[in-house]
Amino acid sequence: MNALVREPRSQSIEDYLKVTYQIQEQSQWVTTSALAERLGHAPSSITNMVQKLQKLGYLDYTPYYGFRLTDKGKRLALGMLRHHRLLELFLVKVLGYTWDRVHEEAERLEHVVSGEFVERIDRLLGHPRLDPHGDPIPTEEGRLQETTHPRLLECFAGESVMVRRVSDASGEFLRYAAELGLVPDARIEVVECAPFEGPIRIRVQGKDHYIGRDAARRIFVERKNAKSSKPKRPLP
Amino acid sequence: MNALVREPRSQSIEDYLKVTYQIQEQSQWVTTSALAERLGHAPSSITNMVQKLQKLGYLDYTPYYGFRLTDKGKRLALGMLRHHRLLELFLVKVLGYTWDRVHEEAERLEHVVSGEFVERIDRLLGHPRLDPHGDPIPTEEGRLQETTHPRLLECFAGESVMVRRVSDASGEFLRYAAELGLVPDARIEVVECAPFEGPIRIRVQGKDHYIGRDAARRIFVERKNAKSSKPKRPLP
DNA sequence: ACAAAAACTTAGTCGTTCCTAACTATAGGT
DNA sequence: ACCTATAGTTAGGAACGACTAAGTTTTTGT
Ligand SMILES: [Mn+2]
Ligand SMILES: [Mn+2]
Ligand SMILES: [Mn+2]
Ligand SMILES: [Mn+2]
Repeated sequence: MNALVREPRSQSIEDYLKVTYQIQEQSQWVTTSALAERLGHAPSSITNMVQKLQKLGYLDYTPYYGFRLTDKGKRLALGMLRHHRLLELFLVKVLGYTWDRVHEEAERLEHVVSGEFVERIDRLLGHPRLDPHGDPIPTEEGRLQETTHPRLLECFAGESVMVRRVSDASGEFLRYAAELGLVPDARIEVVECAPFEGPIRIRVQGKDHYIGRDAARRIFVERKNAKSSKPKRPLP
Repeated sequence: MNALVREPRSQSIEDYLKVTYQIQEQSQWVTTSALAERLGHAPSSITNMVQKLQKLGYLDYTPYYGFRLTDKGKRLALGMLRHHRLLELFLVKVLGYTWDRVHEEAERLEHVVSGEFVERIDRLLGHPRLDPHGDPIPTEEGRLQETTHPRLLECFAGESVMVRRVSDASGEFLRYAAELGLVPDARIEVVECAPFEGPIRIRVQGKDHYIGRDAARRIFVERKNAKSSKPKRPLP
């Protein structure tokens, strides 16, 4: 009996598991269409691959319902996130990339760099905890510092907050955010929030900007010691 | 008529063209079996792919005879060599790899790094001309400084030579060579050559070693008539 | 010169990963 | 409750790049 069946681990499999992990961080069950959307594939392709990944023990799958990673699947997904985020930081800090250009490069590199490569850039970077967008980097053992910062959208007028994370889903948005100085560790004052789903007025480095709600949804912040204790209009 | 047919350029295609280039540097016509040997594939796989590459205009092929790269094929092959060799040097100089471990990593990375990545490491490394094994790095425009150094095997007793290039085909050999100090820019005195295909006695950094003919075939040297000043190279 | 060996090509197949089209199950609205 | 819109699955197929087995061409040895 040959128990040593070769375990395939293609680039496709790695991306499926990585993105599944990212989706299930928010919604308990991952759906076919959610993964199809994020990977840019037809839903039927997802069904096929998910069935294969279940056979390989990477996830638990209930037809017509959804799926979730097993521990084995999570371990692999966290490995990919570690590769991806360390690579992004490496590209910024060592090669001088801007933070809006690193995602595509890391998306390809993450699948081919060896463990040795990753550990070497980890050491070179001084064992960093966050990537250029403020996303936490899993440890080599697969531990991830969970972050649950509120969105800038959820803040009240008068609050003084600090940028902790910026969604890296769109390079265009990252360029816009950088222009406004909305980068991790930047201090923001929420000056006012227009009613009726209106824009938000913020002050960054002494300059005022009006940003839309979509933008404010992509910025995650940490509340500082509030200097105004009078919450005004909450933003739902 | 849509003349803008997408030009496929898979990892496989890139490796076929790169290795074809390396083979045709020495033998005018590249044969199916030579490429099969180097790529570790069955000969029939080579025939298939070569026919495809001819249709794509990357090489000229005469059945049962052999093939050669077209200018288009050469351009692509030189690009891959540039990627590969710059990556190898980068791994040694920036990430601290030893010169016997870089080939496998570069073999995978060469296909996924962007042009921007390559130009950034090129700048970081100061536009180097040689990789860690002494192989020349093609320029961005695809120009390659041809090197035709004689092999150590071809030297006579009494000659004083300088190592210029060490075959990177085997990691094991590279470890052995480094142990003996046989790295680019090392000075060697050929003390004696045993007759009847015997070993060669060399002196490196004051120490004598007997090396076999297979080893001496893998070392390329420059004959030193006088003291010439060449750019220095770091030890891997 | 000719038969055997070696080199090469052709034919047919397989695994991987994607697709479209057709089918099926679940969820909402009335 | 039922009927339909939506989400999900199955079926069938294409492109790619490898393989083995079988056939063809070229080279080699006597
Ligand atoms: Mn990826
Ligand atoms: Mn990121
Ligand atoms: Mn390669
Ligand atoms: Mn090399």
